[in-house]
Amino acid sequence: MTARKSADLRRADIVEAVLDLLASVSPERLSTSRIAAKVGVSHGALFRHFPTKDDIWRSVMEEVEHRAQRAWAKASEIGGGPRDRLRMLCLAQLGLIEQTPAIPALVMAPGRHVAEDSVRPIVLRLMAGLMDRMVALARQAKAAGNLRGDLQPDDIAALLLGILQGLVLRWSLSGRGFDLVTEGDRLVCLQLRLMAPSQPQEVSCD
Amino acid sequence: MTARKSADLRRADIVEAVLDLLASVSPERLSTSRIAAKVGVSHGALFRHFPTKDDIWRSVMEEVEHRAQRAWAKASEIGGGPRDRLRMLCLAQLGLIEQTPAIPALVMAPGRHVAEDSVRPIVLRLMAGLMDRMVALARQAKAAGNLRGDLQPDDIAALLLGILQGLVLRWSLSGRGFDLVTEGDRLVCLQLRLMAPSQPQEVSCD
DNA sequence: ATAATAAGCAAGTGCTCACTAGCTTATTGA
DNA sequence: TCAATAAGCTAGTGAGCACTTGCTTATTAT
Repeated sequence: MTARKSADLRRADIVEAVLDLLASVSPERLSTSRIAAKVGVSHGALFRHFPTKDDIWRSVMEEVEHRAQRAWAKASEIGGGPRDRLRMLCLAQLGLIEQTPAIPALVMAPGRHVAEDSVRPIVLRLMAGLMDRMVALARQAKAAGNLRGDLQPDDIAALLLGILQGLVLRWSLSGRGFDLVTEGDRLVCLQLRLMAPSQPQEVSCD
Repeated sequence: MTARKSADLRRADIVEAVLDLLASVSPERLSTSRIAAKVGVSHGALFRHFPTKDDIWRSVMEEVEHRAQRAWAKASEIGGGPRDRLRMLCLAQLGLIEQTPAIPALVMAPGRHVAEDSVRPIVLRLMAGLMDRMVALARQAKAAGNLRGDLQPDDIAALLLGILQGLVLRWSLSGRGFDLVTEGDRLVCLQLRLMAPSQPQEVSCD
């Protein structure tokens, strides 16, 4: 018999529990009973706070979106040239995922999922948001002469984003068997070096 | 009442039906009833051919593995320098996925899935196999002077594989809204050009 | 031709799922 | 202090799940 909490606190608890559980259970196999057990509340009590499971998914995705916005904003505050800010944005994204491993599970949950209509649009919005930030930084970096002139900003972003996504996929499949940020920094710096203008210039990646 | 078939043919039908269905239903939500309906056979009849659903997953993964080996082998027969063979391997992988869109769903199915123990090891083996082929080609390309000398073969492969995986993820999320091979070829060629030795040399990507 | 076998069917079994109904009890504001 | 309200509980409901049972019928080998 847990201590009673206000509905707001309980809702936050539930969202937190879902994010925790998604580190080890796939979204499609995460049942409301397991969520209730994790929160420490009866199964029925869950539905006093969220009318349907879909509403839980919606709140979870809102929380994920907030965390992402926070991580990206923090990375952009660090300052430095656009090239460094691009690197920091990549690292911020990997750091976010390392701290919230539910994210890849939510993003990759494929096909027609019950919650598909709640989760998918926010996933797309998130990815588009990250892409936009990367394209903007790529454009600035190119203008500043930090990146080769023959590269389109969206291609720069597509290559970097792909490298991040591929790395996260391998990290998830490997059971998170390596340090995501460390390995990511290595690859991102390598890629930024490849995209540097042809006259070799020092790279601040170490 | 479908015409009777031999067990071997029926098993092949079932595997085929699963691959078809996985283009639109996630692996965790694909029920044996839906498979039976797609095959055109009663639900119970399925279990005459496969003792458990896990056995279906195993056969499906074997089929996927055969298709991948075939696609990769075919790409390596084309010939050309190691650099071109690396490009062709990437395109073969994308072509395979375009023809069998079940593959990303199977690879990305996260977390503890019922069939996890049947599917996961083969997914890992497949990815490791592709990685090995890419690393070997990268090593050859580097030795032939087609790629920068300061790049490690595994890093070359990791970058390229990441670009492929990121692209496939975006393709899946977008509802397969663009041509995977066309866009992939563009990005792969771009990346190969970035990894070319510093003295600019012609690239056979068009 | 016919017995043996192989492929199929309808109708279940017990389980888990998301969600509900109806009651109980802790907190709170007048 | 004590009703009103908000948060909780137990015990369901029907639907869908993987899988089984017992019977039927098509194919095939003698």
